[in-house]
Amino acid sequence: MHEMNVNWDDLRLFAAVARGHGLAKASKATGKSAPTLSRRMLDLERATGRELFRRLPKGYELTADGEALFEKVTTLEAGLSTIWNPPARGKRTLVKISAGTWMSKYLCEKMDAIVGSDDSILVRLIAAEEVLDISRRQAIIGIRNHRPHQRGLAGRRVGRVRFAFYATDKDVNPWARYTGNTPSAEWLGKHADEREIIEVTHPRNMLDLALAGSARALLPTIVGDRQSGLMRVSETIDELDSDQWLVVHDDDRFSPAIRRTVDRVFDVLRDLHRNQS
Amino acid sequence: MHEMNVNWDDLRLFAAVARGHGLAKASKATGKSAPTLSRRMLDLERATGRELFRRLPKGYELTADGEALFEKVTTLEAGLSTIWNPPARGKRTLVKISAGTWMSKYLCEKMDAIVGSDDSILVRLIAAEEVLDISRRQAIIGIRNHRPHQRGLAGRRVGRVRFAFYATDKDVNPWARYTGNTPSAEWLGKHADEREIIEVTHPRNMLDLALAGSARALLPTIVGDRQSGLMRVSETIDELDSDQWLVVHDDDRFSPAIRRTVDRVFDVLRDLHRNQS
DNA sequence: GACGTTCATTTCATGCATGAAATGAAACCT
DNA sequence: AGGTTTCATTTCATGCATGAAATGAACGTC
Repeated sequence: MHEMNVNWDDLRLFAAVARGHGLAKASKATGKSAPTLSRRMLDLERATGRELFRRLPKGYELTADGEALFEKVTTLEAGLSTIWNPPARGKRTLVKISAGTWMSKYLCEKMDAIVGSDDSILVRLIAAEEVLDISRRQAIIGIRNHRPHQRGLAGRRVGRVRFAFYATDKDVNPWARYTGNTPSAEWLGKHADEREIIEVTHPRNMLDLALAGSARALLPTIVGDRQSGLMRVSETIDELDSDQWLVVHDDDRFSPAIRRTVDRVFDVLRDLHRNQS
Repeated sequence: MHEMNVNWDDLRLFAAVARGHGLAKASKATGKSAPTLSRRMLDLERATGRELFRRLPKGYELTADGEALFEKVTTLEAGLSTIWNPPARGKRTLVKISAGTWMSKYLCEKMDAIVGSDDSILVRLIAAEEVLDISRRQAIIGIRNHRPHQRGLAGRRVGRVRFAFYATDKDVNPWARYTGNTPSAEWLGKHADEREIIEVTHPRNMLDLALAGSARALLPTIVGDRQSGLMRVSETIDELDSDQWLVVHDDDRFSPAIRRTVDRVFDVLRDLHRNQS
């Protein structure tokens, strides 16, 4: 798919057509005429190179490709509906910390050490696999897997992150497969072959499956080695090795509250790596 | 925000303008002329009723509203990039199970009872707070908080879900606040007042904070009462009471593999409610 | 201060996307 | 079989969105 060529508004109309099982209902819902919708759906199919609908006498029926797209688009719609719900702010300095699933979990465990009795900050922990843009202030503090290159950003290297499989026992064979966009998820997709797998859409559910003894989970060693109940059941996977960096915006280093928080976050992350050779 | 009036393609262009800090770079990136982008951004501001940019001599700078929108749009972008990565399917019947965070966690714990030695199915566990559309095949099996009304769907009531606060101790006072769209998240937003809070963008991180003794978490009682290390520290909140239903599409009941899986999922959910009065 | 560069906004000509109207297909009813 | 209804697609006229060109503003250099 060539994302640059896709008119996103065609996606909005696509959802309406899919939902209405044809052009007639979608025309009412969107205020666009049936001919326009017909053409826009053809445009979208052309741009994506996929057949999204079967045209039937009584209306439109989604193809498998169409269904896959519909799933994503409705997720996008749901995301859009939360745009204008900014949480209450109060007088504290909002410190947005962005980290992936595993670091978010760890930071929650150490939140007392980060916040403690500091009532000048309000922590918002943004757990996401996608990298948030610190220069655009999506996050104040970011935990990244590589050195920051962007001007205006400052980084402190925390340590190295390795991945291995973990399970309750060596004999557990199914793989818990996270179907996201991370390097480890892609590695899983490439190496799963005909292996028995259970798919999950959130990384945490891999750990849930591993702890339940149902599957092996591919985890960072700094996570898996600390998890009681699990053992390493593979060598580390070299191609997944990466660094861990704490990244902040240069401008934010002048705020005492943020500087304090950065130092505390760095300390708790260093502790995590200290117990790894 | 009037979602029906917003041209989604303006959102795509908005992200390019924000990323390029102005029209010039965005023009190169999108292939649209600077005048067009200028007008489209004005259109978007009109449609949303928000000022998204400050126009400066050297370019565009995001306002706070603009930043909030940018955060969401880049998330949408990331979601779009995964559209055409369908996971490998093999020969098994793909059984997509959709559940919220807490039920997903529980289902992972009981995955052996659901999958067992059944090698005719491939389970994909879709953990999402948004309700997926079974009639459009986003999910095969859904766990919902109300009876299904849509034609073609069949529901089995599992039990009742109540919410209460949980913590390691009665004296833990900060609230872990999930900033999503669920009824319980909205309740938290309405009642937080000037209370000390730590914000998280994923429900699981509320539990992480509670277990770490850093905050109180608002959890379903079927989750909190089973969690070692936590105790109830409030009465149940009546306005958050809801039902739990297992929902499937009528057509899918003819598939033996799916029927088996439905029965197993129902059984493990019943077990969960059996230990609640 | 004059000039050049880079940016955004406005004006103007025109191609393109749109909807009204016409057409075609399928299903249903009598 | 003929007529009606409901759907999608095609044709045609035209309004609107677009980009080229012009204009304005700010900044930097000499």
